[in-house]
Amino acid sequence: MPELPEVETVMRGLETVLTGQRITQVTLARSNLRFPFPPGFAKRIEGRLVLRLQRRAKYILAFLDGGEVLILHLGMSGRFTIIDVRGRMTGLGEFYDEAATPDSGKGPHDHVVFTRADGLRIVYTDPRRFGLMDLVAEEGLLTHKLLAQIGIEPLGNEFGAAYLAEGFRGKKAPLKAALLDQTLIAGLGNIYVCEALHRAGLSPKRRAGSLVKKTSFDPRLEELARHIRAVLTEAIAAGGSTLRDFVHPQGDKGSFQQVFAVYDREGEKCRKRRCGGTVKRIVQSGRSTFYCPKCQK
DNA sequence: CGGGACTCCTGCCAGC
DNA sequence: TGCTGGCAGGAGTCCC
Repeated sequence: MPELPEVETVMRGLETVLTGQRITQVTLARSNLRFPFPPGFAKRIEGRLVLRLQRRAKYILAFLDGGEVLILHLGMSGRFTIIDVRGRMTGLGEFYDEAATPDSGKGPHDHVVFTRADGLRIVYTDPRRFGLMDLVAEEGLLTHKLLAQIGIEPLGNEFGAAYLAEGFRGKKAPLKAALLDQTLIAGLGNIYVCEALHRAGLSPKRRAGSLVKKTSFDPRLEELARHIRAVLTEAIAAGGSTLRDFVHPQGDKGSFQQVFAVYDREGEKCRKRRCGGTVKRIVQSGRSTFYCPKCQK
């Protein structure tokens, strides 16, 4: 579910309640999420100070003072809820819904509760349990099974048309699949790939390698790289309003509603000026792709 | 090896 | 209203 911008937003929210704080208690409601919790998970975190948080791809990393790093992944349906000492709740994540089952820490899908020294609780809720948590020594972080193969960050300095060209060279996979490949680019998911391809005017069905020549590449890769950055940056900025809601819970709840140009808009008119096409939904490697056949070639 | 199908799990919604 | 089938934003694993 959450892609890079949502994970970034959740990470920033967690930063405000975890950085510089000591976790005194970790409670597990079950022995696994997607994978089993590592041996001694709760005890190894209890008593530790959280030094800093960082996002890598769709993972959230919490560096602890004992030299270990807590690895969090939200999967498709993971979210956090902050419950302060007075019992006031604040949701972290796009899918937080106050009207839904309160994440008291005792709900059927409340799997992990982190309790701070002052009693504030951070509850992890995940109905589908595609999320995961792991705890590893900081030295082993880069070689960790889940992180070792991850590609570069699309908002980092190395990312650009030249990088895409090298990654796409010789690739027969469709653009859509190539962009979703986490070993090439870290953190892109189904929605933002659809949106970036639409903005760039590139068909999701086109073979990735078709944009790369022997000694040069199609200039539209520049456009693609630019739009990938733009769509992610805008989404993070929109998430930032969620973050303000986090600080001031009375803030406008609808302010973080994303507006997508093609995603989930099958049958609607293409939003590009003077296009006049109709958004189509197709299935690529088992996932929905939304695009405009008229302006995406 | 690259690429695609399958898989985990639950909630939700459209259609009957 | 209640049931059923299909679908969901991730990603590891298996197989060709």
